[in-house]
Amino acid sequence: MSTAESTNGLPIGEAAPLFAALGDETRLRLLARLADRGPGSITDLCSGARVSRQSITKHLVVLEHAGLVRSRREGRERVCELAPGRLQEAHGYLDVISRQWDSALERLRFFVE
Amino acid sequence: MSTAESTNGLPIGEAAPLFAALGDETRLRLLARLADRGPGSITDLCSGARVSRQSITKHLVVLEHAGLVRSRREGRERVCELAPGRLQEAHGYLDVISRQWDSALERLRFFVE
DNA sequence: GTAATATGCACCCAGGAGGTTGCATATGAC
DNA sequence: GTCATATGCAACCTCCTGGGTGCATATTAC
Repeated sequence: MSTAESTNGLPIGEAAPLFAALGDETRLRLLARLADRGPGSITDLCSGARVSRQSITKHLVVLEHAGLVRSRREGRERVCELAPGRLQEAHGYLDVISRQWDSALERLRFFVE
Repeated sequence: MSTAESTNGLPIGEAAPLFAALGDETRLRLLARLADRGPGSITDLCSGARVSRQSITKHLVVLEHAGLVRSRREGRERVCELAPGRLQEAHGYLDVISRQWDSALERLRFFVE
């Protein structure tokens, strides 16, 4: 009953860019920092980073575009925070694949017996 | 007690390439197919794909290098199958970040009160 | 032995990603 | 008003990635 094309509300064409956004060390660091210490301005997020502020800004844009982060302007600074809903979707996507794999194994076992 | 640097056994420098491997539509299709219909040869996996066999081969190499797929030679063909352990690790990684986010929210709420 | 099948290998190409720098602009501090 | 701070924008560079082609090689089928 499961096609390889769509999985619980998260089409393959949408899941790929989501994982791609997670597939960069600098961005994972940003997410970990946001998750660990809560919201912060761009300058906050730059402290300790090995790359320039512009680079961080671009990564934040990628994360925001992927729905993993949202930001708002506060005075002269932009405050970013984690948007965990999208993480749950990625989470669920991996679940579906694992489950398909399990049932495929089961079918295989059935054939063998 | 959680640093932003490492999360339960999956260092950030290892998680990034793992997600990067998941961040491509063609590769997600391959994984979905392997999960859904079980192991298959490269030619099997090429049927229905929009890209050349060489392209599929390269994607399989990426997946195998990321630990998501393993393959063995069988006669003149190479049979690939899903290696679900790695999926679980990615799964767990997202879990950790979500959990950190939750506790960060809780700390924040504590400060406000 | 010969032909067909299934891969592997080596290049080539275009486009996008990640980084940097320099300069413009908006806001808060004094 | 003036200055320092926090970003936004744009141009540029380099490298990696995804895709393609042509040809060599190994196996199985006849």
